[in-house]
Amino acid sequence: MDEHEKAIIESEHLDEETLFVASQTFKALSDPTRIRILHLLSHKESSVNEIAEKLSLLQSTVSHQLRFLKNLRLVKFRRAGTTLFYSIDDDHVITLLNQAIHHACHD
Amino acid sequence: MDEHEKAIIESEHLDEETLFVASQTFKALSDPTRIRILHLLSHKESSVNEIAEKLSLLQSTVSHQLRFLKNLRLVKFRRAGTTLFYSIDDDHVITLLNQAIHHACHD
DNA sequence: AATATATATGAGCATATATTCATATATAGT
DNA sequence: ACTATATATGAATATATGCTCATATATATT
Repeated sequence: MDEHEKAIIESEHLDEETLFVASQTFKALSDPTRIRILHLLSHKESSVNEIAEKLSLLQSTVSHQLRFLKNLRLVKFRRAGTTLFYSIDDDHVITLLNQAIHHACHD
Repeated sequence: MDEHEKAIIESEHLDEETLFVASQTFKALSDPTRIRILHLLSHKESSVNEIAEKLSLLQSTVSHQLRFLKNLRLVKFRRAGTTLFYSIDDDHVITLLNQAIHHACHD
């Protein structure tokens, strides 16, 4: 962490941009469906249909949530024919998720 | 981290309870107003009115959000006459917040 | 080109959320 | 008891969110 970051965290003022990005990150993790998708992808890349089947969700639901996660650059995909394999694109967010899961286990 | 926690994080299945607690934690951090309040309290305990003034929020808004945070046991308060001084009651959540702020600085 | 499969998208709906206003409650001082 | 100050609360409203359905798009196969 450099001096600039320390300054932001330690100063009492959070600028709009930082506030927005941070809240968006947490918003991505605030929905049980998205947590399940991210948790699954943290184990292995999966196609949209695989995710839908494993988590008992509609294909449309999964696709909508993946779009949400992709807009935030939390996931990425590679194409193989007509199939899209999604995977994690932001390990930091998985770290946050695992910490929260860890914390949740202690309640 | 004990074997049980590892098992939960590493297994592909997240139980309902863990899922709910984790998503609630992130929901608390998903709103810019609550982030500002928690960030302020991470520096020093403050009364409801102090928070409202420093963050340019209505007293009612602050009180509602503090109730939300208190229900999740993220903040606590001590009374001094008619004034209630709120402070952080869950350092782990502040850690998550600071990590996200740190991360946000790099985008 | 026609068909099949995988995924994406838009509209509609029900629910959740954040804020505001008005008012209630609680404590302290006179 | 009355007043002032600090905080909490409930109702109302506007907006955001997540899911579902129907349908569109994209790629591959024949």
